[in-house]
Amino acid sequence: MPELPEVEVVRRGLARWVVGERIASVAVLHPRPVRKHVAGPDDFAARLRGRVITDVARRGKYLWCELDDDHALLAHLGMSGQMLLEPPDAEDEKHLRVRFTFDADAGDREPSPGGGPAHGAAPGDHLGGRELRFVDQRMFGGLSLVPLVTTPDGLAGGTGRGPGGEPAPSAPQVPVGVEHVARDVLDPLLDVEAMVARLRGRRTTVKRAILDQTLVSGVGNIYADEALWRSRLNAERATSSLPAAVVLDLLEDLKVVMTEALAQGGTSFDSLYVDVNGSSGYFERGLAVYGRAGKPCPRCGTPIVREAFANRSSHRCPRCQPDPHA
DNA sequence: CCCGGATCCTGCTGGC
DNA sequence: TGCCAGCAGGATCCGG
Repeated sequence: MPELPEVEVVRRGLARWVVGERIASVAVLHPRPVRKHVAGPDDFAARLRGRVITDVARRGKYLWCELDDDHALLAHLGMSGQMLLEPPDAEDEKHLRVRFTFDADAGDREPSPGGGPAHGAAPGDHLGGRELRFVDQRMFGGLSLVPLVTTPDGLAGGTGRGPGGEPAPSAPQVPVGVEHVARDVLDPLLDVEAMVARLRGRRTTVKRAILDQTLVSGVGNIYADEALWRSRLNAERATSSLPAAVVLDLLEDLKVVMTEALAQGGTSFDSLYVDVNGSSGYFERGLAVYGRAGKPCPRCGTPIVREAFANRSSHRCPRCQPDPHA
């Protein structure tokens, strides 16, 4: 399930390959992934045709291609969304939903006004006639075409850029519909103290709080469980009962676990492929509790337990993360 | 406003 | 072997 690290892997791949490319055609093969584009699939396709992708940015789990007309092609991968670059003659994926093709001669030889793509396209990088495919089995994700706006804090943006993967400056704007999303723990412009205060101000439990994308973005069920384990916190702890230092440590653990996952995802990344099952190398080796019910806690050996949580599940070590109500 | 639960989707798995 | 319930879960909507 794509959470922040998986989405960032996709962002980097897209930034490398499609920045500077001009969209030649858009084929919407299933209407649902474009449902958020209110003007409909035909309008979506028609307005994207001819646009040049100038940058690829991200905030939390939202990903977008900035275009040359102050709009963005906004994407959310949902549970099972993929962005794949494939040769045109590659067989269509079973759940191929939207296909983008690009002009054959765009990008690599036409410098943009600012002196070429600021990021991505290094010498020798060529799209090579490949097309971009949005593949999504369960269609919780989607695409839309929306204007870019500056957010109220005046700095806006999510994590963008960083050709070498270093902490990157934030994008100057976010797409309409993403303004409510908080910065994520990898965002260099994140105000950690303010985030701690907001988290502690909520009258809810700590896992619910870190899954709330308006408080801290990019966190899903997997990394929530992993970070709580690292912080030795039970998911049911009340946020208001946690000292600021504990919440600060939890945010740091989120950053650590996501950074490690990102490093793993980056190594096995070849053609923008992010497995629907999340089965990159990281998931085999790095997870301490998620999906490991009955297996020993890496820290103390106590068997991990799986519990119901908000129509899904939580995983924890019963010894390291004792029930606060017990 | 704030919180929590239901809902959307499809394919896979497991029980009978 | 076939059928169907249950499960996976991010975002959004809605009721309290």
